[in-house]
Amino acid sequence: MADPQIRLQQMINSLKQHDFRLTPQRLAVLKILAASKDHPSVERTYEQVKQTFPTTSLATIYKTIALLKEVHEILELRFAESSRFDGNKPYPHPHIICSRCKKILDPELSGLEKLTEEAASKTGFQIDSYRLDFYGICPACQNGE
Amino acid sequence: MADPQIRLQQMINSLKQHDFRLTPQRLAVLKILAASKDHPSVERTYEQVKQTFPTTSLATIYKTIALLKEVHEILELRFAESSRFDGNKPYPHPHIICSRCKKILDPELSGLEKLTEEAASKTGFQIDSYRLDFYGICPACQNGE
DNA sequence: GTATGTGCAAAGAGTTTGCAGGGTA
DNA sequence: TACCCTGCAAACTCTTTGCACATAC
Repeated sequence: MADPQIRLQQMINSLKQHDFRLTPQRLAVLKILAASKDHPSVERTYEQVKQTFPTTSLATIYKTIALLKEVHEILELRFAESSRFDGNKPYPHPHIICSRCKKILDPELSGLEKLTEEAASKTGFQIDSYRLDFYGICPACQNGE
Repeated sequence: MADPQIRLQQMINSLKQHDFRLTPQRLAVLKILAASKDHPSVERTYEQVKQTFPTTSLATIYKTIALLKEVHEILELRFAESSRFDGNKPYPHPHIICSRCKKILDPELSGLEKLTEEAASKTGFQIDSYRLDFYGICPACQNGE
């Protein structure tokens, strides 16, 4: 996982380079997403920001996240129910999701590049991105925890 | 691709085994999805069914599709905008999507099982499903068609 | 004949947008 | 100070649901 401090600074720089202002609310959102290891949702980010800025609105969270998507500083994972975000690794990478406790991990897979090449050569597509999610039961939930 | 006639019969059998009735509207939906090679959306299925049954409602399409999901006769691919469905191969398999023309193909990939094993052994998860989408530009769109 | 299915309209959930007042640079 | 941002509420899209009438078995 990247250093959250460095990620935060990268996010701030990106916003400044694009002439977006750094408000306290935005900074709060950035801090949460830069340190995200659990892929927070909009709602969860909102709850956390409200602890510091109780008057913050959900719309502001959505707008800040839209900004961060625009400058490619976060990765959005859309699910049926809602989206989850990764501000720590804002580029495509595989995920493994526990169907029971909804935990999301980032497995390090060595065979993915080869698979992408296989897909490209077999279809003739120019591949520039992907989404890979595994679903299953995590070790803790297997043990009935 | 599986024979659409055989797929249609399998779908009909599944509905009957679960004591669901076979109405003309449902049959029309089944026929479209059993022969689907282009992963139709609800809206597109609706438009096609209306050609035969002009009074059909969108709700009926949704309800029929929910039924087919329940008996595992179709695969749902949720996207940001809407869902697309595969009634021909109703089990997890990789997809490759053209970002320009939105075409969706099913590449045959040999390295996927090994990748799944790698993910399972590295995380300790019991993996039972996955979703893999590649995004890129298809050969036709690369040539400016 | 009876339970199930259809079609309409309204409700729901997550997300986006318009606008008036407030704050950043 | 000028423009951008916030917060509220309304709007939007896709999907689901409730209910009266119709229909498959």
